[in-house]
Amino acid sequence: MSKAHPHSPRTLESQDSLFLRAMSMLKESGYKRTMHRETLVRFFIMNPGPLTTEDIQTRTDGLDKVTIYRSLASFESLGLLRRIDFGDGLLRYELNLNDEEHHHHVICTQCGKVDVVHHCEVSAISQIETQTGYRSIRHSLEFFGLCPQCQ
Amino acid sequence: MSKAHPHSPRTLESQDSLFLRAMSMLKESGYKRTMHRETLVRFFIMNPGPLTTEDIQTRTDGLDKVTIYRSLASFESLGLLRRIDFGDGLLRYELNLNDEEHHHHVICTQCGKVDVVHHCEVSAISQIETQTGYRSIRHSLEFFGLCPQCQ
DNA sequence: ATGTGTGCAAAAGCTTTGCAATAAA
DNA sequence: TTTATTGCAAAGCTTTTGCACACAT
Repeated sequence: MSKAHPHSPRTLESQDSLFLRAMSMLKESGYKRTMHRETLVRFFIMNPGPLTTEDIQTRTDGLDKVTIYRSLASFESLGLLRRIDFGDGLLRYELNLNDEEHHHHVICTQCGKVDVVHHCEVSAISQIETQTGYRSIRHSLEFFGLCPQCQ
Repeated sequence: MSKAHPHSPRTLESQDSLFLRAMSMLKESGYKRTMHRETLVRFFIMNPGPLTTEDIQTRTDGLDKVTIYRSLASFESLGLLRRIDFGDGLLRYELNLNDEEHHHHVICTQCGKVDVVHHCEVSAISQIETQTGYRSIRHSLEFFGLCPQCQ
């Protein structure tokens, strides 16, 4: 159901520098460097695109789900990962290092394939259609912030 | 946690016509007209904005949750309601009759207040800030459609 | 009468929490 | 040695399913 789609390949060089950057983020924030965390970071670097805990568990050597959940939550609070919601009740995470530009996704409602959308404009749906080949596109757009009373 | 915010009041006249429209949608699709369904439709008409099953159950006379889930699913498939996802793992529904214009929401990350956003452009965030008073706005934008292979 | 709708109980997911054992600094 | 991390089991939540009974047409 949840198929990770390699958006764009990374060079070995960029893989290394991303990994080093992630490790120093962990260190700076007082997190310990463990084998599992290294595995997870490497996995996200090798697999661009939003990943579920299921994706991760089956495609790494059987890391415990609880460890995955807890690590991803930590990574998210560090800004190393960002959480992505497809509205299907599954948590998904994607690498969020500085050079990963802001983007969104098109999700196939039938096969679950995921592609990247670089536009941040809903009005560009026809462009998305020509560029990605997806059809019958609908979108979900919600904003989150602090209301006047909570500021 | 989930506070329904009356977006804009409805006139009694529009309430009636919405109700009649909803009833005929049910009839045309072969659904039976039951007391519970009337209650639910009325509730959505009286309470604009995305509602959770919890909202509905506590604020109607103790309708069974299962009945609510099943009715809302039917209503959604009819196009009478649309499903809205705030990414918190709760189902939310909102009236989706023709005269309800396309819109999105700003959700307060602290108190859960919900307001309407009429812009469909992410670039208009500064406008949203001035018009709604919300600050530190982030957004979630995902597209759904059929990929080339699934068409 | 016929088939849909409803409620209760139970099951099914996914995610979180508790706690003792383990590993990093 | 001191504190964070991990794994197992169990709990928590929301949503879905099964089934007998009730209701609409």
